[in-house]
Amino acid sequence: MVRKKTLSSRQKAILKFIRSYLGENSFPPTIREIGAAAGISSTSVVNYNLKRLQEWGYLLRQKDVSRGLRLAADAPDLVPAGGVVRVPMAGTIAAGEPIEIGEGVFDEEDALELTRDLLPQHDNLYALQVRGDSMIDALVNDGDIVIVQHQQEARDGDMVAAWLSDRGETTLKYFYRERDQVRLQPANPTMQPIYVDPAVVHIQGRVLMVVRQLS
Amino acid sequence: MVRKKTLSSRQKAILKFIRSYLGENSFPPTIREIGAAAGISSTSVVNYNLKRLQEWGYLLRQKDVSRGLRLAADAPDLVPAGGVVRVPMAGTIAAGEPIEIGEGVFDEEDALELTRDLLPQHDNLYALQVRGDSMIDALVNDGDIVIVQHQQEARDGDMVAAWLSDRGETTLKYFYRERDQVRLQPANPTMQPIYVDPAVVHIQGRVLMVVRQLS
DNA sequence: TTATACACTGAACATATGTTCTGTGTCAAG
DNA sequence: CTTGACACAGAACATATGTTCAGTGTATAA
Repeated sequence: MVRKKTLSSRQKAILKFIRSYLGENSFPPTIREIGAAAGISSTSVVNYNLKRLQEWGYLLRQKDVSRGLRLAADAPDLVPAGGVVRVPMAGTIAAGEPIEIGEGVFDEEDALELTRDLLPQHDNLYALQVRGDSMIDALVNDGDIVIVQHQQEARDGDMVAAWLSDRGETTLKYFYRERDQVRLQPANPTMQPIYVDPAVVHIQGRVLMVVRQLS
Repeated sequence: MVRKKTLSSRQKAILKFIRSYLGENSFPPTIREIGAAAGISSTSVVNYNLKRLQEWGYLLRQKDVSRGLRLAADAPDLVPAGGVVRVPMAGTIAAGEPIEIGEGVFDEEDALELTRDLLPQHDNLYALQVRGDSMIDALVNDGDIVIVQHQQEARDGDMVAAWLSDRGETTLKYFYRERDQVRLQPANPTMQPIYVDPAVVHIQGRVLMVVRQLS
């Protein structure tokens, strides 16, 4: 993406205003609101500067649409800044029980909202709250939330949520196939991996993110 | 907040559409766009239903403002859904060096955007990326991001980022005053706390959140 | 049977909002 | 000195958008 290096002070003021307006209102300002905030008396000049900012990749506009602008993000696929994805809270995850995920299991009203650029994938996501200390080998604490993408296959290096039927437990570990075994590697580098029979490993999802909210 | 329990199917369709529209466009739809999506031919009926949803606390509207609606969140202070706070990336945090935070130290362009309801506070925040394995006693991994609120005082129970001048290290631990000592309690419950002279503890900030992005 | 509440309809209207037009001023390059 | 690019200004205009109006239909309660 080509970006002009030196923005005028007006252009900086415009971008700053748009960001703060979005934070307060969760929708973008109008041309006139931008003008008022940036000390520009003419809608034509606001339009001119927005056109420049759009050309240089700082924002995106939709023609003939009220409030039809959004800030560009530096994500490779230009996911718009301020766009969020809702990740439904699907319950809890604890060592001694398998995760139950399925249609209708979780309440779409109770969801975690995350800005899209925090996540590499946006489909088939759900959030699980950790119960107990059993996940600390994954550096995941009681009460943490893990964002999981529902899938039943894993690739080497994926952090997975897996149900081990021989042990009767759910675990979060890095997954590697090795010959006729599966190596499950804790995130904590001071801890040893476990080796299990592939038949007992039931992949429930791939972990994309961990969120810990304190106090 | 008083909420009507049973929404009509039209009202559910309206809310669902608004959410998905916000996700795709990062600004809300118009009355007519809602009508088109929900199969309502009359702007008056859309307006009527939005009025009901507003009365029941599902969304907020601004009068005579284009796209002047936003979804309600269940946060105690009714922080609007989709509103985000920008947390500037202020560099890294590693054991062997104090955090350097100050005006202008960090680049406001490089920021983490989080939905406001994830954070109890929204001022004086910055984000630090963890370098090294030294924070695993806080269940924080190399590469994780910690959201810190800049403050130099701590209350018992706060998770703090503290520089210990006698040890020459930065640590993340729960802070407790005890008689003439400070107890710093690791997040990992299987690990022992450390007791230090209050004079060597330099509080750099309170940790509000940890974010781990995988792959 | 009547009254009331709720949901809906199409149309009209008022205002919000974005775009375009015609110009001026400044600065740097030729 | 002239030219061209850039930034700006006020006004006009067109369309987008939200609100209101005068009604209809249905269901329930009295």
